[in-house]
Amino acid sequence: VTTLADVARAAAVSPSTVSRYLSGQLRLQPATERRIQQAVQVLKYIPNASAKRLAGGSTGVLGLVLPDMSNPFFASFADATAQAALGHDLTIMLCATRDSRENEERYTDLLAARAVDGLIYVGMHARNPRLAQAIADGLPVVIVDELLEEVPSVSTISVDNFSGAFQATRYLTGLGHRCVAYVGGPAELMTEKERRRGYTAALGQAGLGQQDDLMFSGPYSEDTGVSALPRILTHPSRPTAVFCASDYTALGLLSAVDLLGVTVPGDLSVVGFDDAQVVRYTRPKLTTVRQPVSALAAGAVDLVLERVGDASAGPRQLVLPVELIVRDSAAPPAQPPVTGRTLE
Amino acid sequence: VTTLADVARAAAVSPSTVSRYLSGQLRLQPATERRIQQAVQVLKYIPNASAKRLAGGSTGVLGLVLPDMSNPFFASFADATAQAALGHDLTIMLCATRDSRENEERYTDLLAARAVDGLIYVGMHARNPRLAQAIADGLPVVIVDELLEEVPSVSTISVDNFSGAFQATRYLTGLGHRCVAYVGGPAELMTEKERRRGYTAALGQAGLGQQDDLMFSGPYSEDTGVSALPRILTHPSRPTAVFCASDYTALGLLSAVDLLGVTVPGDLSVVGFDDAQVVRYTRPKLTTVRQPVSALAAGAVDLVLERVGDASAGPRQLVLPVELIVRDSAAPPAQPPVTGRTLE
DNA sequence: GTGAAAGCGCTAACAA
DNA sequence: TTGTTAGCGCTTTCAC
Repeated sequence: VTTLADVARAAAVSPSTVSRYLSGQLRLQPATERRIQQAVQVLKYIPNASAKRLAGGSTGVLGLVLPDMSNPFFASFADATAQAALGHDLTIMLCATRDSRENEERYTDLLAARAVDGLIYVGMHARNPRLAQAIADGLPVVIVDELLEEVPSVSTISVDNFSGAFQATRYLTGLGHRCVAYVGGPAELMTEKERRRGYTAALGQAGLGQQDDLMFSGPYSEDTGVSALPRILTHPSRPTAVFCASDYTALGLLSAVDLLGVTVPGDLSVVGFDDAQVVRYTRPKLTTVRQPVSALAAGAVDLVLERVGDASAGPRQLVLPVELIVRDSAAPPAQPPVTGRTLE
Repeated sequence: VTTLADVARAAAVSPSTVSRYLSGQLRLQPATERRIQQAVQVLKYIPNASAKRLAGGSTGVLGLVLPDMSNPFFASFADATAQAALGHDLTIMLCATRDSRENEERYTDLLAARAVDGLIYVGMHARNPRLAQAIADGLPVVIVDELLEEVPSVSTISVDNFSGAFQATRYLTGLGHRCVAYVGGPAELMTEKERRRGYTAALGQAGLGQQDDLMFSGPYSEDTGVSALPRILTHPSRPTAVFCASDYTALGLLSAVDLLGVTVPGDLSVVGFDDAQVVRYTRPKLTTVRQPVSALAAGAVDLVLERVGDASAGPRQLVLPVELIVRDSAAPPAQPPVTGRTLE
């Protein structure tokens, strides 16, 4: 294995010259330059990353902590993050916790060991004491789609969940729906809170009251949608539409409609949230709120780097706009609404 | 930031004692032990990963190279790999190439810099010269779902693609289908070759000839399925079933059937390959060949580690069995087949 | 059982 | 411009 010293020897210069030349902070005489290039070529020199890290202080690695890669939203976020990071010559260390306390701790240990230059936390509450410690020690962290009240001085980036939910719900009320159900996510997540707030606000603006027993929640998974459907359909208010705070719950819900003998959007309109790749191929194609995943990931990477570069940089909070993508899963209600029916 | 030396000083022992104690290769007197533990606690000592790597030689990181995380199969493979790696106290460095030559090279550079202990290559041809160099230099590599003729001495692991395709196709012919179309993947991939071979073999066993113009190919993506469908339906042989070598093409195909006025499985039976999470929620639920993703990932990790531990260990080839999962997308053909019809 | 000392391969003052 | 010299924090012979 070739080292810097070998190259230096072969090129008859000092190691530091090679080091600085290779890192581009040195312009030297053509002759010397050629000799070094030759040596690198011939000896097939590849700088040792570990040594670089120890000496240089930075690792060139960003940690990406997320609950679960089998959720396509996180998967595409991870993809986008890796892509954005590569643009800065950084790589991603994947930390999928699967919501297991043990996994989380193992990863936190590894991460706290200065194995990464910064951390991107997504889709989960970072109520980790060791993480808090690491942050206090100066580890740059950015939280995606969550607000951390407990941990100050952390940058955050998220989409405008409130607005997205508002747009989706208003779209449904605008279509003439007077009773719109809601299927959300885990109560502790900020995304859930904001989306629910947006839903409620849109209902209020349309002069419709919310009904607590028309609002369901569970993990952002297909099963949540599957199990919510029968309860929606048998509800006395007879909702004609449902806003799902995740494409995956919408997908689950859609998969169950046949069994219950209803058609979408004929009997029930459905709007999702995320614009996952797959919902372009469901039947009917899902109307949904698009999250700008690439921008979210790129923004997250930029925010960490901002603090990697300048430890004294203050934390920032970014909110990205979302967009309603109209497809085929929502339509006006079949029968004209009867006044007062939602209150019957 | 606390270092080993700080701990040693606080515990009034030498750095080497602390080092060996912490790495578990030393049993020392209760009193000393307590002092060290105290010091670690109080000083919040966390060993520096970079230093460990430089001195110890191993990085604790496995590189995972795949084309694209937005393909759910790769995503869940990545998830499973991270999980398996964590079990060995290893983390995963994510390298999503997006089939871009440039990305691949960037990653290869990073990887060749001994930034990882080993490499898991999945879903793509590793025809990378620098990679070949790294392998020659002793970097342990395992290829998932591909056979590398060019690169010897590399371990491989894959599912039994031939058998899976064979089972799927035989299931269809067993149902009474006399004309079964095939929608496959990129011709250069081993998975495609093997699945096509399995399909052909099953057709042969059923006494049915293959028809080249009934075999389609393209990326393992939804669009491939979407565009194959009309060509299948208008084919003179009037296929009553189709085997898709990927769930995603099957999904695309399924999404297009309404437009073309056919029903599944009434008019057309469909079988996929992968058993992606999402196909449990399509309508109809997809009958498909299940890939044992967790076992595949765990096996891949084990294979790399085998060679990390013992550089002289010979390469191994593992093949995992697959299983046909019968759901609702395939049924006997509507009309009894007419003899000779497939040749008309 | 414990310690001293020599690196691992690189970067970055500081000189020259 | 280029070279010299210390380390970065840890592991690991090798003595004691």
